[in-house]
Amino acid sequence: MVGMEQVPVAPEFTHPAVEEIELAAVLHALSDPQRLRIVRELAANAEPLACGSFALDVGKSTRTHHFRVLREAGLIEQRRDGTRKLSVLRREDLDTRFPGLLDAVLSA
Amino acid sequence: MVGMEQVPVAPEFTHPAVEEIELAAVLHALSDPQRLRIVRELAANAEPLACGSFALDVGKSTRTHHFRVLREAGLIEQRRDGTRKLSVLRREDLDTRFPGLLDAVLSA
DNA sequence: ACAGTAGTTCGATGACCACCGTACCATAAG
DNA sequence: CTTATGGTACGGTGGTCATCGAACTACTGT
Repeated sequence: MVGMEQVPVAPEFTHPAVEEIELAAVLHALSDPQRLRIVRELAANAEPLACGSFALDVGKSTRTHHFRVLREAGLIEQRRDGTRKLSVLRREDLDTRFPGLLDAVLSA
Repeated sequence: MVGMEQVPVAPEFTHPAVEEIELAAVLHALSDPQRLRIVRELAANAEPLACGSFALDVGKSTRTHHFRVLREAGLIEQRRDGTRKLSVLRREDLDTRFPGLLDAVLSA
């Protein structure tokens, strides 16, 4: 039974609303090499990825830290899946709020 | 006319070459409110502006600091003019290196 | 129940950063 | 030369940040 996990509310985590995403926070989040790598890898894979499936040069706790920064800046959305935590890039939200920004960063 | 500025003219200041401009440095430079204001104001005025002619909430030395960060990140070009120091946005260089990035940030 | 896996929390540390004030330097104007 | 202006250099301060390791939680599968 893996059925009834459909509670759409109960965000569980702090995800800023689209209109609350701040430019400075986004730029700061992207100005770190590890986080930039995460974002790039998420952009390359349309599927949600588990936090642990990234090639990062940092320990577990630091990894958690980076994912939180990305989430609170509004760059990614995180969702629990069993023992893992899946992340997806908030592409549309970002494109809505700051058109062209993500594309420019990704293609750089 | 962006031809030949590699000469003995005493660089005077550290201006990274176009291909040396780093994304992380640019993003970090832009992630500060005061610096973002400077960049926006420079983008609005095509003419070079003196460092002192900006409405910033910080003291002189801090101002100098921000302009150095922007210059070393490759965002602005600075030139002496008498007692003043004029700054211009390196629009073309930025557009060459990271197409669309500056526009996206400015229109945000 | 038990062990394994995935991620979090906590405290600490060293680095960096934004900011200030004062003193200093360089050019321009009287 | 002297003074005023515009900016830099220095030293310091408090705050934030990236990083770690160790202990902890939560879920899975046996």
